[in-house]
Amino acid sequence: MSNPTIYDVAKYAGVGVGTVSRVLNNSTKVSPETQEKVLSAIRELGFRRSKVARQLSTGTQHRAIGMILPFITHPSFVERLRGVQLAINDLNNNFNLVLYTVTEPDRCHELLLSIVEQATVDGLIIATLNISDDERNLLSEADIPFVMLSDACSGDPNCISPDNTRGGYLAAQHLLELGHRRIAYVGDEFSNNYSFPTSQLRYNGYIAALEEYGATYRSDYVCLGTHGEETAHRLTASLLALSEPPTAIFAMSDIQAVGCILAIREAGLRVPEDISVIGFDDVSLSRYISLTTVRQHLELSGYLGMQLLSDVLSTTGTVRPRHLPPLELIVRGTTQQVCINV
Amino acid sequence: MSNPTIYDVAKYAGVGVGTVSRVLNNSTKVSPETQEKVLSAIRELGFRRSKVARQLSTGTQHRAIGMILPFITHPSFVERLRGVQLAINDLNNNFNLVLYTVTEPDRCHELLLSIVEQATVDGLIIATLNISDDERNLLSEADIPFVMLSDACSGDPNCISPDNTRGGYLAAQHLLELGHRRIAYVGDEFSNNYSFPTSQLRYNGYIAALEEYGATYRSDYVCLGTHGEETAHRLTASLLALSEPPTAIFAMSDIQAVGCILAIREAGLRVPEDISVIGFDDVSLSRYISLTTVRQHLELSGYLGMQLLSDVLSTTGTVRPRHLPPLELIVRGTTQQVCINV
DNA sequence: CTGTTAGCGCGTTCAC
DNA sequence: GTGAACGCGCTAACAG
Repeated sequence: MSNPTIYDVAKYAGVGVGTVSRVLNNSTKVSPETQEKVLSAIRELGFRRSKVARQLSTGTQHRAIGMILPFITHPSFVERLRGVQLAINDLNNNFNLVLYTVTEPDRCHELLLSIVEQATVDGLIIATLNISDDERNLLSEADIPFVMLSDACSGDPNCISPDNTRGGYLAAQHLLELGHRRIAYVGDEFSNNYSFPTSQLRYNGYIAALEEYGATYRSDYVCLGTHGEETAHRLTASLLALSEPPTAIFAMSDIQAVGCILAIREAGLRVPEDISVIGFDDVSLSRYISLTTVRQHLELSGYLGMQLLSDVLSTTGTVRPRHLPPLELIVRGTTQQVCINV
Repeated sequence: MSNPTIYDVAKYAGVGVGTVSRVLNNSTKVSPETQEKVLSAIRELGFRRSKVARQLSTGTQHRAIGMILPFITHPSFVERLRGVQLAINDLNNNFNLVLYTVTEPDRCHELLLSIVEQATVDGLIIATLNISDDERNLLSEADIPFVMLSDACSGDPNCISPDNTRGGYLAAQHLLELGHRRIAYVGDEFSNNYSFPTSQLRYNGYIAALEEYGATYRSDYVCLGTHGEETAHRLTASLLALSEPPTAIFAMSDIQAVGCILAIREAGLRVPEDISVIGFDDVSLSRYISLTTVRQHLELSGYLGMQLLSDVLSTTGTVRPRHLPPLELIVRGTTQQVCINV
């Protein structure tokens, strides 16, 4: 048999269910002999208490909130997660955080299906992944509120999102103000399987700044690839091989900026003396390597998202919207004035 | 009233519970009028379905495994977490990962209490935190199996642990082989509130290596403080201020090594030309900054721990023990032969 | 000390 | 279409 219940145990041990329950709960009022009988029955049947039945019976209520994030090895997800966890601790409302990672984009759909089907969580925080209208309906029909920590939903009240376009603008503007005109962009492919348009948006800001400052756009300065330090490393190498290489690089994430910097150093050039590099995100790593970047308050976005979800779950009316503070340019050591004789 | 049930809704709407359940599950066989009645009743009462009751009724089974980790901003925890998550995905046995972070050491105890009380998980992975014998008993009486990802439990079959002493030895040995004799140790206080002896163990290995190579031990070369980059930064500054500063530093973690390096650079010295630095852990950051370190397979330890727990939860007999591969010295760019004229 | 029974809240047959 | 009754597995209160 698959899952023995206390009834099975009771029958097997020749006692009542009450007695089984008592030994399970370490009630002292059980004679040693019967205790042993029950215990051995439990052992032989491989009995294990049902969590849900117990919770229902005791009236235990703990709200579970699920957080879905892509299984990309990237510090930004960690920071958001930390923010969520922090909010949960502060809320002190015994929420349980259930973590789901989606290894492949396709699996997100089946995950949502199983979450709805199995009624595993009371609310959902979806980080970075975009979900279709069908999936939104699925969740709302199942009465599972959700907030998104994403980029593609400015204006959506249950989405915490930075202004990526503005961020891209800020980054490029910083380089332009330093006198750079040959500015490259290293980022993710615009259309990826996870379908988040982060790279596209930051690129848009970059383009807008170039135009505004009268810097000419060059398609060979735009390098896109899969996310990660390695790809950025490779792309940067190709940039340096150009007959007229850029004097500055805007990497769409700090991790990619690291790849750029490593490639530049390997080519025997210095940062920022020969080439300036600016990243995006301001993950904790960036402070250690003194990277100039654009801070997007990742941890805070997780915090606010969780707060928002908590409100949705506990209040019946409309909830107070949350807004991220504006993006900040963090100038550290990897950018400097363009060297005129380059 | 606190939590309305379908009975309340049914009464309020003037229908039977079956009908309420039907509209909840989008059954088509409900007349539009009654559907609307029920829906408005739900709205007005602020009704929300009970997760547990639903799960019990539908027979949904998903095992939940909890992971407890200290809320220290440290990449090593993230890597272990990733390993656990990876194992869960591979196991494909619909485990749910519930994340608990303990902000203060004292809160670990109450967390365990509440986990046992509320029957929230089927098993537990406890990272880095040590638990008392009382707490062990608590868990075993509650029939909650657990594995530890820790340092203080070599020999314990349900604990995945690297050989920290050996790691400390390897790190110091590497520096000694490079000719260094003035080797400092920067690490955590030996007795901290979380009571994990990592620092002590790595220090022991360091001492053993010093002795073996005939390097004299100097108490002013041993700098202990709270964990983190900032503290290591400060401690290193004091090391450099010594009349006879060390030629090499062994930092007990990569993050602390980063602090050392920053302090050294700020003092106008170079790494590794003037001072060598070796870390410990080999978190992903270390590759980016080309840090020499000791790899301790953090992600794998999470992976193995989860596998172990899964075995305990599914098999009745004894489970196959898991072992971490031996620690590896990863030589990168922050250590080199001692400069004789220093 | 121990067996019996009534809920816990919801899904799901059944008859109506 | 709809309401009533039963069962999910367990705890707790009640008799004995």
